Amino acid sequence: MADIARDAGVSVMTVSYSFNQPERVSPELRRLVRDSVERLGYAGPDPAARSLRRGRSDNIGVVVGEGLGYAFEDRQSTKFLAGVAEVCVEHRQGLVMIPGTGDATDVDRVREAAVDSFIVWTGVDLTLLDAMLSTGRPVAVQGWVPSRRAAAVGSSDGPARARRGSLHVVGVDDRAAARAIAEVAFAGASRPAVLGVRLVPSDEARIEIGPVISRSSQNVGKPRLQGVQDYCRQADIPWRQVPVAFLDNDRHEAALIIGDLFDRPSPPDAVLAMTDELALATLDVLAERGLEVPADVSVSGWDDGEGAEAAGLTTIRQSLHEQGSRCALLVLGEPVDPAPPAWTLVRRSSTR
Amino acid sequence: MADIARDAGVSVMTVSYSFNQPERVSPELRRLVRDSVERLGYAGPDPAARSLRRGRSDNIGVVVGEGLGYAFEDRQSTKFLAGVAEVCVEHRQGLVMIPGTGDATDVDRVREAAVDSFIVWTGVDLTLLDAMLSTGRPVAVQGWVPSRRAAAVGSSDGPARARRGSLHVVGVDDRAAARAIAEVAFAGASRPAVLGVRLVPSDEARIEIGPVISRSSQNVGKPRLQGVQDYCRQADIPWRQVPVAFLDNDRHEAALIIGDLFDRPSPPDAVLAMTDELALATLDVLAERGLEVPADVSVSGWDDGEGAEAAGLTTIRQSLHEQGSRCALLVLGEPVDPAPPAWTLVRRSSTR
DNA sequence: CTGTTAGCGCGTTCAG
DNA sequence: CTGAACGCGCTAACAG
Repeated sequence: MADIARDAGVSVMTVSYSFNQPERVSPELRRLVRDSVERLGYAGPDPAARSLRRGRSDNIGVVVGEGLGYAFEDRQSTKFLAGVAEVCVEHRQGLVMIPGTGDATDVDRVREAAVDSFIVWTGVDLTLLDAMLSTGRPVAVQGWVPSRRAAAVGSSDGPARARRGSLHVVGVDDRAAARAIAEVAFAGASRPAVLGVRLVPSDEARIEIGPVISRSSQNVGKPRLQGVQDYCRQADIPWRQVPVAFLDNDRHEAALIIGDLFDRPSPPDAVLAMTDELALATLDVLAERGLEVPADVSVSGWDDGEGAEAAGLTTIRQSLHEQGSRCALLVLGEPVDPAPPAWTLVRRSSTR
Repeated sequence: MADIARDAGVSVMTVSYSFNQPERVSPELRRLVRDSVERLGYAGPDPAARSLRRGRSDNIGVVVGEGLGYAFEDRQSTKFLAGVAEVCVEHRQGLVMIPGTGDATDVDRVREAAVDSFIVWTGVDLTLLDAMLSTGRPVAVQGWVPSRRAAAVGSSDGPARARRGSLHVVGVDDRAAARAIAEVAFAGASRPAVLGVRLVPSDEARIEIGPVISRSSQNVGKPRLQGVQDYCRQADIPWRQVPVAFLDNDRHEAALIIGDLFDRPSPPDAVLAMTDELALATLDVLAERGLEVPADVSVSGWDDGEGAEAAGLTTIRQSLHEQGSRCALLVLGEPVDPAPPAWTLVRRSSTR
């Protein structure tokens, strides 16, 4: 830029102004500057220097927990990202993808990202969240937060863990939604069952009967399980007898365990799955055994993702697009609709 | 960082080294530094200052021509991005999404992006490409380049347009692929037709008979049309009688024009579509009219995208994931397989 | 409307 | 192995 200034015979600031506040510079000088810029092939203010000086980068970082490949392949994920992207474009913000691989290098990537704020899409642990907050930048998390401890913003356990960034959590009221779908899925059922996703990779897929929810490591699942429990209590279904399976969210893998569930002495006559994938796995198992849906067994899913409509699945729909936009607005400090994001119970033919 | 140094009683450089080359600092000092870092809640070297000093940002920018929403919703696009992302993670590079909205602000966004290189996914015009190259950073374009002029790297039309970045183009041999699929799609046909995508929005969707390819504005389509023409020549099909329609890539919109095509005196008995979407539109039209595929009319698509398999569409498949990775490797200066990306002819039931 | 001054936070250099 | 000086390229704040 100094070169331009010299070449055009003006001060450096005049050049800077011609880029950033052209109206402050007289037309003649502006032309002079533009000519020099063209002649010397100057590509405009260096973004790094500008960020350093301005103290901001006009970039929003999106931390994706399960690897970038997943982020781009998964339907839910791309909807969320599209929502974020929309706001980014409107507010002239760049969008920086920050992959979470699950190992210790994640913290480095977060620290090294030249962004003004973070949006967390999925699967982030407490360490990583700490790393983000400790940069003093705003953070918005979709869905849920690893533990109650982290949710207590401002509370610090010693100066070492001073969290200076603001933390926003964006997500639907899972508990209420679970209560609502349980009401539909379990209507008229006498032997309901629940299918959850296991999150801790070291765990074995397993079936528990009437688990104590507070001890569950299922962060996403917890409020949902509570919602189901709420309904059971209200409908006089003894929770202690409800089998809950924690499975991999994979249609084929899950089908095996679900088969076990139906091999038990009193097979379920209603299955509430925490994901569409698990619900579809259930439908596979039932079709194979010649059981009618919903006559013999009613089934519900969650997400209203791909294939849910075709399978006639009763499910919960939430606008991830909206939540993406909301996260972006929050970290930008823009006002957002104070009401929590909406969910809808989509009733189809898989329930009575 | 100066604060840390003061607090720890060491020089600033000792702190810097503890972050970047810990082995250069004695263990005791390293501990001292770490303690101060913890105590003061220092979040590590500022990324902007680091980029400025180092002269690189360790970020790859991906320019997405059709808006970010599209980038995340479109299947092809997400595969490509996943390929880019894979390499980014391996090489500790950040991934910055740069949306192209089609207006003049695109150039600004490109100039303002703190990235070391650009990857262009789709729909970029010459101006934008110029903007990228003029930053002196490497650029990799998927598919094709707006014009021959731009492809001539290093050639400059005056200092004003000095292009200093290297330009890589990654794409399959469209012409060869087109020749191959024409052979299958047009086998035994006497009245073949071609469906292309119109790219210039101002154009009307239209049907031309045996168009002069060199005059076509269809950059993507050109090599493909040439490939079809190659086959026609070889199979003694008079190109001058082949109808070529340029349509919007939209199943419903396109169906109308395709209907027109079949209303002509001599309706096609083979349709080669440049996208699966257009092929599916053709199938819709044929189903409506009670025509058998492939008995009455054979149909081929392009991309092997969503729905192609279900529809039994003969089509061309290319690994966009691979091409994404390849683009990333190219801009990073890593060696790549010198053979051009592979394509496959997928034969299904829509052709004879 | 334009020029001057004074750093932004870091890493490279070179001398201890 | 450590420290001191310098400047990366730009812009906020002020003066003229």
